[in-house]
Amino acid sequence: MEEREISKAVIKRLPRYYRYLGELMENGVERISSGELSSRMSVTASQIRQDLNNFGGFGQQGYGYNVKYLYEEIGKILGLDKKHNMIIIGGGNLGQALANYVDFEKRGFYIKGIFDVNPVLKGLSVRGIPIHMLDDLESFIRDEQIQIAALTLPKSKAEEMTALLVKYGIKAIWNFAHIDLDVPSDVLVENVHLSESLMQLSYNITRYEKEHPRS
Amino acid sequence: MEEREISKAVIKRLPRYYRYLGELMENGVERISSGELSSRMSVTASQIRQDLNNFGGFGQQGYGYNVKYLYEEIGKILGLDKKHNMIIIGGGNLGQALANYVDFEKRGFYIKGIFDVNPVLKGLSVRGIPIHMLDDLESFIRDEQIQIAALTLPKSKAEEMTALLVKYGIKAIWNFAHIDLDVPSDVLVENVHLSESLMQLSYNITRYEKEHPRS
DNA sequence: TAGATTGTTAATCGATTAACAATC
DNA sequence: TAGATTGTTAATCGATTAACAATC
Repeated sequence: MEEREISKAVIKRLPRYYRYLGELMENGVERISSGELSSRMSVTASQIRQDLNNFGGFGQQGYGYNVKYLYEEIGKILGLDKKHNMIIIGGGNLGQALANYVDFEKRGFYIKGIFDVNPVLKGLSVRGIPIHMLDDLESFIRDEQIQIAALTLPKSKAEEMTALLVKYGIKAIWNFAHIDLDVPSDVLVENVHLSESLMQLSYNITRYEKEHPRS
Repeated sequence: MEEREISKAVIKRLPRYYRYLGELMENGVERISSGELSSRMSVTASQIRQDLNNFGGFGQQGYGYNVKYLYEEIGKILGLDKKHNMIIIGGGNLGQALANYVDFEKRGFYIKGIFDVNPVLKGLSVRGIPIHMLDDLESFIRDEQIQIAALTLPKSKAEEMTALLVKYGIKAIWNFAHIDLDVPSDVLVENVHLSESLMQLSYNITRYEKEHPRS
């Protein structure tokens, strides 16, 4: 069976389709055409159909797409029908912000624990999620079958923590540290580089001001 | 003067170049060739030269690029040589995490205030940054010349806050709410959709497991 | 000068859009 | 059946890579 590689650009758009379909569902919309979705999302209808047909024919000629069905199918493609056990490495504000975000669980991401080096945090918990010290890390990853580690640490500590996580068998790292992690090819990394995002905004502000000088 | 439009893909790479050049500088490296940078960053040398030449010829044949000079020039392109006054809308964990991140100031982003509706937070401050109630928002944006608002609110409140911010003359929104904001064309938006980032990671895990079934 | 490496043009590759036959 | 809209192929557009003359 010939497996065609799906491009990153397509994968990046899937969660947005998923979000819009979820909203349509909440509003009781049962079916939608690529044309209608196109105008709501400001992408071309052609792109929507092209994207979806990477994974299968989810629509029906003359009818369009069943919203609930398409929502669920995209959910499966994204792996949201499976349980993913997560830990958060770093109990600071960002780590706590992630721990407090309840919607992750609705998507199948279960935050099982938070880890920190600061002994002051020992025994505390965030929204019922206990904060552990690093000594427990290895057994916790094994026993709780943790797949994903969210790395919310200063970059100075991120590298050694990554080495540890890899050693303990973590499958995927959601990296918030401002550094490119060095991991073996069987460990997946998704970066959230906040300062780079802010710099992009800054670039756009700068360019806009150049093009529209104030009188 | 013919202004060529710079593609989004290029802009997205600039902060990463900036980060690597900053690290090279810290390590005392004075010059670097596109080839050497290429192998460190895992991008092609051709792409580096092509990207940079969108903005000007920063290098020198037979020599390469002066690290400090290139770092500063990319900083200027990104607008990091200018002061940007920011506020954070939403005093929860995520808002506080941003407020605590001191490196933003090094890049010219000054967080002047945090705004929330919760009266419990009134009068408190985070790292010396005061938390205000919404009544002060209009005058604060005007008097402190706020350009950027970081929106760290639940999506239910994000829309009305956006309308308010636009009305009060904000120039740019750094949006952390899981929603596409509707703003006039002179207001810039940069999105950080955390749950979409996590879904991309989930997709990659799912695909990896399919391609590498455990025996 | 010879060697190195850029800046830039040309070639290739991939992604997006357009078009339309298939079909519900 | 006629109308609507998909799935899919072909055309276009843009971004990346390769190649090399210019030049330090």
